[in-house]
Parts: sequence; structure tokens; C-alpha cells
Amino acid sequence: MTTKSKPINLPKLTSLDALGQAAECLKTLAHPHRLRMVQMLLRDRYTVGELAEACGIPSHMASEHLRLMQRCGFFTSEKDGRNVYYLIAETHLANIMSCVEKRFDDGN
Amino acid sequence: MTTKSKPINLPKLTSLDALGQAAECLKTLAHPHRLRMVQMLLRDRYTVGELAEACGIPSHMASEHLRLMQRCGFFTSEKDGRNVYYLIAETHLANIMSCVEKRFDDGN
DNA sequence: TTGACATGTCGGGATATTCCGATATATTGA
DNA sequence: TCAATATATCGGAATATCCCGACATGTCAA
Repeated sequence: MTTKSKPINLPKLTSLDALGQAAECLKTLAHPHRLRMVQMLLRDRYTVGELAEACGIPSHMASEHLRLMQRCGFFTSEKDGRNVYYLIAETHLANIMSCVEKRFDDGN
Repeated sequence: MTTKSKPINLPKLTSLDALGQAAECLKTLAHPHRLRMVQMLLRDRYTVGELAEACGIPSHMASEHLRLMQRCGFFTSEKDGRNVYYLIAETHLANIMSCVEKRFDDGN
């Protein structure tokens, strides 16, 4: 603080409120199994059991992850018999996953 | 699981290991004050105290946030007298912040 | 109707994160 | 040298997250 030499003029910064929402969504996304599910659902439709199997976790846990993400508006779901298909609802997920893949696919 | 009707052929999915690293970085980013700091540092260079003031937090906490992000490789730092300037090191942060802004700036 | 299956929900123990006050280190100006 | 300032570190209390087993619900097939 001390000497206010620089006025800190902030040109169009996102409001702290919006950044709070963003942080919520990013926190929800920030889990390896949840990232895997998003990545798969961006390519095709899958049931809870298929997503669980791909992650190597029990399906009731996949169900919880999916519920968390659905609360953030990431997905919608469709029932088909005793299966439930999850579908991407938040279109921005494609952009963010693309960024993640650019940074973390092999190139590391 | 049951009937394996679909083989689940996964075309070039990111390894769970890489997704784990991605999750770590996203988790670190997923905090409103840290998002603010990244957003500011993408536009200009700032000291710990300036970043703290912009976030409305004590500077010793800003210092902790910056250290966390530095551990993820987000920043480097430069000492200038008793001030320390933090600088973006991870170039992909620009892409990810751009995605976040597209989604959460006013348009909501 | 009964049993198997897919999904969803609940409660809790282990662990991690957040925030803070207190303190430490380093630098500057008087 | 001394005091003020900027940054960093430490320890801990409050809180949140993760993962699991147990159980509940709903659907199908026999």
C-alpha cells in the first residue's frame, strides 16, 4: 500500500461476483474423473454406468459426480429405460476442455 | 455395466494422469481472488500489495495465493527493492481466462 | 410378483482448503 | 542504527471436499 504511486486503473475487469461464480464452476470441473466425463460427453452420449466404467469407479459415485456437475448447469439428462444418459448443456465446456487439452495432452 | 452393448472406443482421450495434473491447476485457479490476480497480471505487472488491494485482502494472504499459483507454474516473480512483481509464466492462462470471461462477463 | 440391475441418496470418517493472527525476513529512508 | 514498509512463513480453527458403504428407488425380464 504505502505510496499510491500507481492508480490501479482496471480496464473492464470481471466483477468479483462473476469471478466467484466462475470459481465455483472451475472447482467443480477440477477433478480428474469429472474432466474425463466431460471429455467423453463432448464426443458422444453415455450412460452413468459407461462413464463410471471408463473412470474405473463404482457407478453410484459417477452418479454423484454427474449430479454435482449438473448443479453447475453443465449437463442435462435423459432417461431411457433403467439407463440415464447425460448430455452437455453448457456449451462453453467445449472451449475450456479444448484449452485443457492443448495444455495437458502429451505436449505437457 | 451388464450387457456390453457398446464397446466404449475412446478416440484419443487425455490420460487420467494428465487429467489429474489439469485438475490440480484448475483447482488452484478456482478461487475468485486468484482469478482476479491472473486477470490483472495478464494485462500488466503488479506488486503483491497492489494485487492485494485490488482484491480487498491483506497482502500476506495475497502472497500466499501467489505462492500457490507459482507452484503450479503460473507465475515467475521479480524483486525490485522491497517490492515483488509477479509475472505470467504459463502462457495457456490467457486462453483459459479468455474462456472464463466469455462465459462469465455480464452476458452471464 | 420376484429378482437382478441401473441409478440415486444418505451419513460419516479422512483429508484438504481457506482464512487469519502472529511472527519472520529483507529493504529503504531518516 | 533505527523505525517503517513490503513480502513471506507458520500454526491452527473453521469449513469444505472426497470417497466409501449402506440403503432407497425405479425398471425390466422371467
